[in-house]
Amino acid sequence: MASGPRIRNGRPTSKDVAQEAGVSQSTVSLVLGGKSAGRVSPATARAVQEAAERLGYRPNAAARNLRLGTTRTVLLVVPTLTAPFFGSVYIGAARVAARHGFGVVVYPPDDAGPDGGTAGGPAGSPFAAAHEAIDGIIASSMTREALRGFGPTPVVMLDSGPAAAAPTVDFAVEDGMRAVAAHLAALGHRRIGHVAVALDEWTFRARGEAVAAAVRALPGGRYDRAAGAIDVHSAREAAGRLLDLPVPPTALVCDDDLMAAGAYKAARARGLDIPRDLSVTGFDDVQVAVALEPELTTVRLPARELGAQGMSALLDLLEGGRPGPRSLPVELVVRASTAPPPPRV
Amino acid sequence: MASGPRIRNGRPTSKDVAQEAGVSQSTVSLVLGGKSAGRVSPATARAVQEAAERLGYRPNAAARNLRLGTTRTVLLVVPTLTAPFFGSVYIGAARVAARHGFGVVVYPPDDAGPDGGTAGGPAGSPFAAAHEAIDGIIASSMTREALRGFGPTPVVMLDSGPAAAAPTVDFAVEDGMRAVAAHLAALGHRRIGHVAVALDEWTFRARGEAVAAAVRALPGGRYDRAAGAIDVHSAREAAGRLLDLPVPPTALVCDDDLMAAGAYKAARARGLDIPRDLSVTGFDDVQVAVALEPELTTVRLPARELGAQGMSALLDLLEGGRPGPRSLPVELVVRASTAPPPPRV
DNA sequence: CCGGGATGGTCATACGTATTACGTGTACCG
DNA sequence: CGGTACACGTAATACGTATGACCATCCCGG
Repeated sequence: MASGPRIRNGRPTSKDVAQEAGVSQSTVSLVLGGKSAGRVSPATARAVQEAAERLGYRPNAAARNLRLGTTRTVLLVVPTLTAPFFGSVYIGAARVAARHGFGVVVYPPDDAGPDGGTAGGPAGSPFAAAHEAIDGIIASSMTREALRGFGPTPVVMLDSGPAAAAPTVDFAVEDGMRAVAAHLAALGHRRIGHVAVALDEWTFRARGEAVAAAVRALPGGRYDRAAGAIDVHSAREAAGRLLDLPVPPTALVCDDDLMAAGAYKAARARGLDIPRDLSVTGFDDVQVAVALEPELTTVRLPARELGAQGMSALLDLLEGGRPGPRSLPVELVVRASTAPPPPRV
Repeated sequence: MASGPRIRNGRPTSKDVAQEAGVSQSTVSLVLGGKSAGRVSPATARAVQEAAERLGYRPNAAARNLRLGTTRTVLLVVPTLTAPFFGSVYIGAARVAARHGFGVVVYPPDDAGPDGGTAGGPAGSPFAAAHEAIDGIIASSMTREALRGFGPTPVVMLDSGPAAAAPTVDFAVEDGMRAVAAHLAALGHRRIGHVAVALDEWTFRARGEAVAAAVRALPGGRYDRAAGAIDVHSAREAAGRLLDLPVPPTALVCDDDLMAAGAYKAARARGLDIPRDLSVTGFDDVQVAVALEPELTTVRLPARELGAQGMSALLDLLEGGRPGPRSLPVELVVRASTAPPPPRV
């Protein structure tokens, strides 16, 4: 029955630290909260610090959150975690968050549902039950209506278009597609096919409209389109439909790097060499772009920056600001998958 | 000054619901907690439900966690989120968790650090400060020592080998490598190179030892090894070193699909056709395996199942059980990147 | 007519923290 | 020497929930 620091549930509390240091709990809280300027003598402060260190004290997050009414945690909603792109978005957001003492939890609605589907959105999911403690939300593209049920929580939307009813951070995807079209046009291409993503999201609509307009504006320009899922096999089918047209395109613009991989396959299956017989472009510049052979000409989206700017806008919002819409520049990365079209026979 | 439901911070509390329903706060808690069997009349229960619905009541997570001393949340630690593999692990874990009313937050130490590095591990990071509220941890490979500072929190380790000081769930990676070696041997290969991951982790050590032993056991078998990072360019260099040996291997076994992509590049740069002149195998079976041309023969790791089993073991642990080590079978997936070696000249 | 289960509900409290308001003693100044 | 400002701490409280201990009826058998 020796005294020793009494530890209840495995973790010491601020009261235990107080007892160990011979002060009151309030003093512990003041010192460890950094509010001890002029209120606590340096000697006492150090004693508290040492006691806390000795006991391995870590403040109880639940109690702190309850007291403060804030969690310093934001939720990042992404359509999936199996796409490396969204991992990068997370990194960008998490770094900015960490710099401000915030944490980021990530929630992929399509992935986490117990039945494998969208599972009714976050509101009804056990996830929400466990993580109601959230100060704000960063919602990535393709999840606009999945946010119902979160109530008045502050939200920033990523890559969802300037018309969204919340502060937004977008990529300048139209610029990217215009750059692709200009690049292909400069090489001499006129018949350009578009392997599009069959989702009704701003970012894909914008890509499609930009490339269609740019191609049609070319003298003799011809735009054809086939849509599919963000998936190698689906893209292969879509690209195949374009290549089997009576007058097939000499270049395929893809909405995603993974779809470009499908286009490669469709081309190879028809005996076409890239880039000699067919030029192909991607979008995103994820790792697969350089894994392909030949390496893919694509549009680099600054995914980390998207997350970082999203977090930064959300911090603005949480502090009562009204962050305006932001647009991030994108960059055409020319590699080996584009070349002049074959001479007409 | 009309009454109406008084709402303080934007969100109603159980007290507000109580007032709205004309009962006490305890009753609200009983009803909404499902503990009203025999204690509350059906009529009252329904009145409470309706009041809660009307006010859009959602229980305050911080208060609940504080009261219960549990968060029904576990932490999944992964080395990175930019690898699709770990996204799948997350999915597996999250589904099992959801089925038991748990949430999963994910923490990639290498990614989240404010300075881009490992940033001193979770203990010192703001992440930890925000998310001390965790009942347990699932730690993926390559993060063993990063867990210091979490104290006595229950931990399950993934793919970290049977010697780990915690319950584990591993892949039978040795089986996978033995299957690869047997497949190549059956095709006639004897000189087999290994493009290895230069990390001192159980999973990679085990892969290396298994393939080395299997190759050396072949009559006339010869094992060569070059190590690099999990990265296309680094793997390309490593594979190049093997292909430039005086007696180069006729097959390259890679520790990772992405490294196989690098091996493809090294081969093409030397005018070697896959699989005619050189066979290549991968590991993991992520999306890039089928994006490559030819499609990659590889070992499929059930990543979702890893997460699911990890979560399930952790749930056991949290309920006081002592889950034994589990090993998950892996599967050789033969595609188009392997063939008999070229005839000796 | 009363003891005593059910039945249906409330009171009070504790979880661990942050903070406001309130003492103390000491030193300094007029 | 009296007052007071200051330096240093502490007591008390509230955040919102869950739950064990209590309490009021009502009904029924003896």
